[in-house]
Amino acid sequence: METTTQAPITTIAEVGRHDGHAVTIRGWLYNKRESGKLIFPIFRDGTGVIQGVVPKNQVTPEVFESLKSLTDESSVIVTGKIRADKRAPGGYEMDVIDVKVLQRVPEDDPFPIAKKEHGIDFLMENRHLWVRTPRQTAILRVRAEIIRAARNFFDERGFTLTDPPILTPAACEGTSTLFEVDYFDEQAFLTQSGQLYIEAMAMALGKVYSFGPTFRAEKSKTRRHLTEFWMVEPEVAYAELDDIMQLAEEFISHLVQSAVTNRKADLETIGRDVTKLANIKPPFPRITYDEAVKMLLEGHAKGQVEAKFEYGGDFGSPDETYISSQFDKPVMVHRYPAKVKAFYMEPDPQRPDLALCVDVLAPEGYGEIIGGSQRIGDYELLLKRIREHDLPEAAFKWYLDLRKFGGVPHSGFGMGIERAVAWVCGLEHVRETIPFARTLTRIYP
RNA sequence: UCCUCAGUAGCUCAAUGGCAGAGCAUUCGGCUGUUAACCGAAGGGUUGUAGGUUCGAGUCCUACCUGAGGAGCCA
Repeated sequence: METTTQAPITTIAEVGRHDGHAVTIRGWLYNKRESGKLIFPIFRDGTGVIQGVVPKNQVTPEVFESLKSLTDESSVIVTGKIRADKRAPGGYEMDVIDVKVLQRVPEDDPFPIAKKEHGIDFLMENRHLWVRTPRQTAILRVRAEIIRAARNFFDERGFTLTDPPILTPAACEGTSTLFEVDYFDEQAFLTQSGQLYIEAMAMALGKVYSFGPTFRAEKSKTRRHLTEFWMVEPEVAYAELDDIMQLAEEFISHLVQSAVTNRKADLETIGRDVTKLANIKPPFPRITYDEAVKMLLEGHAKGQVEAKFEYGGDFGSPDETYISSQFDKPVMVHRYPAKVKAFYMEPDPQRPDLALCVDVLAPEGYGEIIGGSQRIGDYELLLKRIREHDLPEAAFKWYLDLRKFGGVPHSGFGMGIERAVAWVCGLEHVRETIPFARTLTRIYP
């Protein structure tokens, strides 16, 4: 037992530094295989998994018996000698010396997540336990890496992080459905975008970005929608459309390459074809709305697009999938008809019926991951648009002020973290990219 | 809101209108290199709910509930 107290505490990710020496790992029993007088317990600790080796004639009877009857996901503090072994998945095994069981999962109420397949409803109902599995922890580490890379990207380029409010008095865009909350007997809403507020911040600090949760009470039931999701939104004073298009392609490339470089093992655990991601570098293809419509009509003629696209409308989900399938990088579609886009977008001086906006469509059918635009700089035009859209003028007084006190051209975009992570990981659904997904039919656990 | 599909053991799924089953998980037994281990055995069921058709319904019909996928809308 003296070796137990002397062995240094480490993590499974770092056992390679202790090859040939005893260490202590604090974690859980992931799985176990028995072969008579030989037990192979597999431990996990959040940094990885390691297989233990427990021959009956090389440990005390107490250690052998406690591991022989141990149930999955029981918490354990285990001490053993680390040994490189080609037969082990992580390259190392642990010859177990001692084990202390902190809490033993009872047999009559075993850990519900089995090693075999489950239906999605069962998994979501048990999301608090599902997150312990190797694939889910890998996805959550990729999410963390993408968030880290996003913040680094802007921090290193002189952007200031500014946090817009989550409780807002009115709709930012007026279109989507908002979650309403009672605010001391006044009506308030959960924000659907921090954009209008960070425009004010850009006028104060020049280059800013926000990163935070946003909420949409849309009745969307698709693989791309959550009611609560996280957005990164940069906003740049004096930037025009071309400037933020360049920013967007550099930004996305940075996120993807950071994930490929720093979370390669996790992407392999998830089963992602990393070679498709290695190619994601600037420049991205850029096409106008008009060119995209032409592609859709040609696709329809070839029988590859079901519905014939009517010029002037916004793209539907199948349309976006078809357009993006024509490229192996994200494609930037710019200059949509102004009438299908938000009220605050600057008209194209060459063709005022078009908005100076851009949607970035991810490859492989992941849809729009970025939406951005140049914002209207002129007070009178913005006021006209607010009236055309029947928006409450009083609620936008502060927003109009930004054009009254030193208005400048400025641009920005928003990127949904979950869609970006789903694309980078190659997932079927965004619900796996966030610890506890909020969807139309689920707010538990 | 609309369209399509599904609901049977803790989980994943079978079952021609005719005795409700298998694999995994759990328990017991066996096995000194297992890789979602394997071999043998046991326990485990108000077939989503309510009606209806029928000699007989998990199966057919109606309504409802729950979930999934999609549309619209969006990131």
